[in-house]
Amino acid sequence: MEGSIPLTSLPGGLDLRATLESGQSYVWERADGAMYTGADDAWYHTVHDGEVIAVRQREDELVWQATTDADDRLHDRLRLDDDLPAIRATAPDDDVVDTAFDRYWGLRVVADPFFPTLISFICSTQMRVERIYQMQTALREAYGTPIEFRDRTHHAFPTPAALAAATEAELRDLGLGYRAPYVLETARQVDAGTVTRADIDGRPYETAREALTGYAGVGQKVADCVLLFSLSYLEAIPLDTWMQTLLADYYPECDRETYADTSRALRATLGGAYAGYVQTYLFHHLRTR
DNA sequence: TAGATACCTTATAG
DNA sequence: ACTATAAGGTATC
Repeated sequence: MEGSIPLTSLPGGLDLRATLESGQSYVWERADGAMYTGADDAWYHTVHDGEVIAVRQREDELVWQATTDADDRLHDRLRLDDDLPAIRATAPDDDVVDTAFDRYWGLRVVADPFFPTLISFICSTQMRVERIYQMQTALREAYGTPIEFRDRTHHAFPTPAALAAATEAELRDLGLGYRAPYVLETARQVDAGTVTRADIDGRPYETAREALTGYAGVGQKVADCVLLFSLSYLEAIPLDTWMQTLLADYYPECDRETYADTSRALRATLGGAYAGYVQTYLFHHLRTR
């Protein structure tokens, strides 16, 4: 099937490229492989619940081709119903925030599937964005179910059971390094139901963050990434090295002794309920300037 | 509880 | 060519 979604009526429109190449999502693959260097209207594809979805932005429409009707899925996954002007209105009106929003206006926080997001951010520690993509691609090709679509083989992200059946040596061979045992253990925890979505979803933000740290290789920062980019906790602000730089340069008064306290202070400064949205714009802006 | 350190691997700077 | 350093941190002591 194929179709298109008009973007003119969306509050704030869409910048698909900024959305998918800002280091928040590792489940979409750019078809031409030209991340950061190619054109703005590339095709991106993913496998979602066994269905292949390909999307491309053409001026004021989002064009898609898929093995199923992808309209609703794209609205959900790309948060097309978020009111960007309303979200921006909650952010501080200062130079760095204004510049970030102006530069990538139309960037939307994604709502990626849980397990791939969990694994990709366990892999993200001490790693550059470009290499995180490589690791996820390697995992998909090694353990994911292949699906043919339009003369191309796509790979679903591995199921928890499939990853749990891997060996640490295999994962190290894919370049995961010290993350290999974390990925393996977390896959086993998910597969066995040791920590479940019920322990996380719907809980208050900081409770959910604490629950996520029950997975191997998941500390507070990675937990915040999963909450923000998969579980729609839009107030979550992953405090990484870029946010530490931001803190020092622009909001030194928010610096505290612990992660939790700094998080609360910066969250308040960035506007509260949508602080994670603001963080995503800031992260992409800081990392690409 | 706070602080220090090891950890895989790769790319980049010097 | 080589070495040091850093990359969206976490676990452990």
